[in-house]
Amino acid sequence: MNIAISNTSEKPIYQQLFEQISAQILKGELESGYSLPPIRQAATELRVSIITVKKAWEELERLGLIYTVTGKGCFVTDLSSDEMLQKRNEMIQKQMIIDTSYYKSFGLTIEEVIELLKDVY
Amino acid sequence: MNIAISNTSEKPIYQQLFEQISAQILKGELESGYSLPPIRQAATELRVSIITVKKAWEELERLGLIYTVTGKGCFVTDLSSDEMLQKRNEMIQKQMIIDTSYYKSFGLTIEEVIELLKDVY
Amino acid sequence: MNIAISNTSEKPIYQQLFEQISAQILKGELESGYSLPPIRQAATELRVSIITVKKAWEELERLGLIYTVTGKGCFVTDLSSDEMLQKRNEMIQKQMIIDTSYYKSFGLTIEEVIELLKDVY
Amino acid sequence: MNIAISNTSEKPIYQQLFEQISAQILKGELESGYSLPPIRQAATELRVSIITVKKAWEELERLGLIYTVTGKGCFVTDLSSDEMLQKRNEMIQKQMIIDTSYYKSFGLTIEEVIELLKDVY
DNA sequence: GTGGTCTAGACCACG
DNA sequence: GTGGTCTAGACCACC
Repeated sequence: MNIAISNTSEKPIYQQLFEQISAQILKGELESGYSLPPIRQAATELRVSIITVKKAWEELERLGLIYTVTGKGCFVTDLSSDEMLQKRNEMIQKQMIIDTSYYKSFGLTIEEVIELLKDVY
Repeated sequence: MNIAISNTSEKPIYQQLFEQISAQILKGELESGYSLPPIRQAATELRVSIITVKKAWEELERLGLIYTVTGKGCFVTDLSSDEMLQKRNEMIQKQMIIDTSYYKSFGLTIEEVIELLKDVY
Repeated sequence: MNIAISNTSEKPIYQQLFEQISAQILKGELESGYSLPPIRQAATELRVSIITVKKAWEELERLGLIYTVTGKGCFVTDLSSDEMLQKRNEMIQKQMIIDTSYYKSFGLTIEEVIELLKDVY
Repeated sequence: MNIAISNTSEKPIYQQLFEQISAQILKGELESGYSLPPIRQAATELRVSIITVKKAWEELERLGLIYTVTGKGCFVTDLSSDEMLQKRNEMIQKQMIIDTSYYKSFGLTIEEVIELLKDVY
């Protein structure tokens, strides 16, 4: 569990959890078949509510990144590199649609966006 | 008032208002000295509460984009093109810091981000 | 009429008027018997409402700084230097009671207040 | 909650709240990590509207004196004595600029102001 | 007429 | 239970 939780962030905790774990899976840091820690243990370690962890795990399962074996635990799905890359791009582009709509509302061209982005990155 | 409100959006209404009007000001669509509609009229037109409009206006004033004359109304601040450009970039880069932290968590390089961004834009 | 009006100030315009004129009288800038400009003329010059000027004049009269001669105009009251000094101190100390209650609420001693005041003055 | 609200004061209630709590924090009366009462409870105790309390809390957060954990409550920020002293002086000097402009308009020197201030304090 | 403030209630997401 | 948001109405000072 290499997770950083911010209680003061505007982002819900369950979403912080979801984003960081899905990122780790799609980066290949968590190999297929890897067993996620039990919900209760994760909740204790991260000092968050069990409900919060459960909500994040559910979201991961809904996207097919993990699967649950009742009574055994939750495991990382076996995905090919292509599938992982595709899922990663899907998730990012979905977010980018929201992000770019904001930039566009200010009348920025793609070139201007890239210029500003390089500064920030 | 060329504003589009989405009641289903996860974004608070007052923030939608704030973002759209600030974008219009910084794009130069609303000239300096331009009088914003009275908050009560705006509230009626947009079918939202007076307080919701007020909250958006307050945020605009806090950023120095408009100023209030009690008993008269709210007016667009007189800003030079340079000041407008700077304020615009500030607002966008502030948002970009959040956006890019998400991209980075997936291990993307700036080049990959730009590539995906061009597709989306 | 050597008056500076700020429309964006939080202070009501009539009070800005009142404060500046009473200050000028008590500083001796406006001599006794001096005729204040007619309300309509002052309103035009200062670009404020007649009602606003009237309200300020009324306040000045209430404090005995000016008196009205119906059909003739408003004139600065004849006060001795002692009376002027006393009225000035009254007005200022009345305001100081409010000001110092704020400083006191932060637990400042009179010495600390004086120290900070010297920086600001 | 050691707060005194005056409904007859010209000062808005939310500002009275803000000033008194910020003073208590910067005096060290409310220690870092201290949990402010829930806004609904505070509203009931102080016999004001929830929104009024919320407005005061928002201003406190904007100045970095408290931070909000959604679903948990609002807590006093951990500040060093230096930071507290600096913030205190900032707040007071900001007000002093307004106060002294009034004194100056009467032609008072800094020495005269200090003299009168000692009487009042 | 304008903005400034306030109320008393409501629904929601989060934990 | 907590804060986040929103509503529909009200009264006030100022101009």
